[in-house]
Amino acid sequence: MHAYRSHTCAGLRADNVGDSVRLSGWVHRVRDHGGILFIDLRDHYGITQVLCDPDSPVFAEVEKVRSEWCIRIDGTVKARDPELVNSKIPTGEVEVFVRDLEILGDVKGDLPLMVFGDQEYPEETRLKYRFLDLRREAMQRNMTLRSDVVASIRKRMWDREFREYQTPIITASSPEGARDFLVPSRLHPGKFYALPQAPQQFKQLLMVSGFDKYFQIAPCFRDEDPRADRSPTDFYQLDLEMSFVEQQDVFDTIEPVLAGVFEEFGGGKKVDRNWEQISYRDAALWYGSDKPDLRNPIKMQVVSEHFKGSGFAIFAKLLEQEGTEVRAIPAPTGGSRKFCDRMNAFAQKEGLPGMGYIFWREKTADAVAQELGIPVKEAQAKLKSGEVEGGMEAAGPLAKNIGPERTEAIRQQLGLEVGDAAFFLGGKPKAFEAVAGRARVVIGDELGLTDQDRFAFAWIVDFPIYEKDEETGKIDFEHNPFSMPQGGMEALNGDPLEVLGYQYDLACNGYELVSGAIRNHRPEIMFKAFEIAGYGEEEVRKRFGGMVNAFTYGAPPHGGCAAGIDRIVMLLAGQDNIREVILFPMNQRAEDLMMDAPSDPTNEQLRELGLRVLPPES
RNA sequence: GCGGUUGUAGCUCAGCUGGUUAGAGUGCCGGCCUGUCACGCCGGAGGUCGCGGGUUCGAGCCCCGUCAACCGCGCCA
Repeated sequence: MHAYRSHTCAGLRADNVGDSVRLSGWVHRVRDHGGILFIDLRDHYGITQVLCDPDSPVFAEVEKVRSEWCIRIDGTVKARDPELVNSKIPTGEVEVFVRDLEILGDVKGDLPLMVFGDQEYPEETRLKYRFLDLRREAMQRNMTLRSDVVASIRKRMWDREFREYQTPIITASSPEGARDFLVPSRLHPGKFYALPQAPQQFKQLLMVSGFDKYFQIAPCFRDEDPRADRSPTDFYQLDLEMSFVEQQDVFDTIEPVLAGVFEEFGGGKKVDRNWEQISYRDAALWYGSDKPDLRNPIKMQVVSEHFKGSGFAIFAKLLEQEGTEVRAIPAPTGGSRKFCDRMNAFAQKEGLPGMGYIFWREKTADAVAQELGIPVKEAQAKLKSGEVEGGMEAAGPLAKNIGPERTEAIRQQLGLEVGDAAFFLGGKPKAFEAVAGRARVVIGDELGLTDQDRFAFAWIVDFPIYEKDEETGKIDFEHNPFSMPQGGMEALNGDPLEVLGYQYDLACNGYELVSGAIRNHRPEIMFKAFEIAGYGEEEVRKRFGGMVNAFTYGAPPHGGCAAGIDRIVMLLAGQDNIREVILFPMNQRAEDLMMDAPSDPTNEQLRELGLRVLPPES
């Protein structure tokens, strides 16, 4: 017999009854009844109930085992009486009577977290004892899902005639993007390698080398502060690049891959097909975000006209300034003062002075009384008898200030009815767009407008190549300096802020899942593009020398994109924190609490590398 | 770097308006229990209330500072 097991803990069924079997696994749960004791034995595959009583030669030893000990047992498979079958587990028709026990690994001291049950634990504990946390069912599920997703992606890419090529992990610093992780060179004291933020330049070089269709499940390293949906230090992308393609070709390639994966692993949730293309400008206006959640049907609109010269002085005055707008967030079914006040408080919490609102309701007796100059009681009677028509009434301080005509015009523009509301934000769009976007999300969630049962995709296209720093007035790349400007060299001779790029993101349920571009493969256009951002030819050659040089030797037009593997799995696993789908993630301060990284180097290591550590600045 | 939330037993949490010896569940240890599957019952151990200072007759609770975790902002070609 095998040293550790004849079956897994999910392997036994009724037709094994009478077999002598050997199982290995972890003690999930012990139920000790004195004269008889039960152990749920768990491995990666499942759980089997094993039992022991004084007839067993090892009863005394079995009584000593505790949760999470790793044990091996030998025993006989017994059928359970019909009323004792546990229908919750696939092995529930049988149990194993223990005749021999071997302790493979016991537990010293107290368990910092329990594998059994669904108790939540602080992340600090979970990360420090990740090996225990990973034993838990939800984590086992997340990680195997991740593995399955990656396998499926690979197969789908191969089926589309892409091949996977490995690119270097130790490479040169590429200073234009996020902060690099630097790696000191021993052979070249004082010089540094860097970990790649993405295989960007390598994959473009592969296109110059004629490989035509490249992909890689590639680790990417960026020294940036983390977020719930952003892993610090390292993360994985499905990186792909293809030659002789236009933007639409890239879309047509990746869409079936991702849609297929979401259909395969999305647990039956609806998956959008024929993904909409929304310009960056429209996305900002409609959704206040370049990664909109389209499960939420709310679309914002410009309503400046209705406030120009109106009785609402704050907006009327504001609109006299250059570059200002008033935008409305329609909130169907949000028509109650309670809800509107709550959203106003939300805006204040987000740092705005507040968020004006109007909501529409059935006309009240109070309003009728005031309108006709009659007592409220009389108005109630007239409403009840139908002598006065009830109809709709606009409520909220804003409505009073701008008057009934303007209020009605707004209602019609937004297509709202009784029971609905609208919120208003004014100023320079850049200043309030992001908050408006977050308010849109909260409104959609609170009013139950956001369809939770769907993966909603859209391409965000036509990103501007440049942006102007509001304070310094300096023009810099807004997105990706390797992108081809729409209109080529000609476009770069005009107003840089008007130049759009062939660059695109894919948004899904409010996350940026993919980012990519048709690349700028023409050195002369590249130099011009960098010149506008203030980088001379020499500097570009210095920073991207390998790639620029390659582009002077017959570079093909090419483009591609990269999809965030961690985020894809996070969405498929129904998680909202990326660390739930990463085996050994760093914490919020980029520390590995389990491995104790980062750590102090030894003096010898520093000497070899020619480095000296400075005391921290105080 | 900034803002918010949190910090009480191994773990998850409660702790009122500042007032006696800081509690519960779970885990752990001991005892009882032959059909449980969140087994049950009895008993026990386990606490620098994150840390430091202050106010007060009296601080887990109020004030100041500080540390840590998470969420967000900045940042993220």
